[in-house]
Amino acid sequence: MTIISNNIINIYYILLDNYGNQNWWPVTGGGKFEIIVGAILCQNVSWKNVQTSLELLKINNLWDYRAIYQSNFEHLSECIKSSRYFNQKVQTLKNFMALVIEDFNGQEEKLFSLTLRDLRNTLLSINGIGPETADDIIVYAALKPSFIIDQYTKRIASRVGITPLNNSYSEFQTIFEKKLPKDQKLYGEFHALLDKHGSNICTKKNPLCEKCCLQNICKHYLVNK
DNA sequence: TACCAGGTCCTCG
DNA sequence: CGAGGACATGGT
Repeated sequence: MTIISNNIINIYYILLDNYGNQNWWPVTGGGKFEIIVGAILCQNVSWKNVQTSLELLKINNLWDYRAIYQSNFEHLSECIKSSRYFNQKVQTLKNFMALVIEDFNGQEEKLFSLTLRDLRNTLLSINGIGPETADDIIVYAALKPSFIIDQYTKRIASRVGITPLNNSYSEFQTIFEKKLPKDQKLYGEFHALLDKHGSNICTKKNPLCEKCCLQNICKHYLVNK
């Protein structure tokens, strides 16, 4: 029986070696505002659908906190329709903008200057923002380290043999954070790499194990070989 | 046709 | 708490 390496940092280096830097966010120079809107809209939908929405928001002058805060519900939902669950997401966007405008005087930097724990709790108190969206915003907009767990991360980590798939978000997050230096750039890049690998190679059905760069440390591969 | 893509909330036991 | 349903577009 081969000894399985659960060294999480090794996975990071292998993926980085294989795919190079992903440079996820910011994407089109829309700054932190764009990252926040993108993080909310891309909940359980492909990034392509989100891009359509972002373009429509720009064209319709709904491209800053106050504009969305004051926008008409129907108008806003027409713009973001391609991002699925648009009724819920309109409300989530408005909830977020209301927090920035009403509680932080419209200044995002005031929100982002909270301590990591206070920021995370504040974000989680917004209806429509769960742990993953909160951590997306914390890492890519607030530039603080809070490891992001998504379906790809769970799938890859469980197949490699780190921890069972049905563990909770916080259990996965604790394991990753314990094994990694608290480095925002590392967290952001690692998450993007896991996403790349999860969507291209370590797919839900019929993963392309023959082409996988994690073969040597993956329990799923070694056991089925 | 069916399934999936960078989740979250609500309800119920 | 943890499981299960609702939400409800666009691409293959």
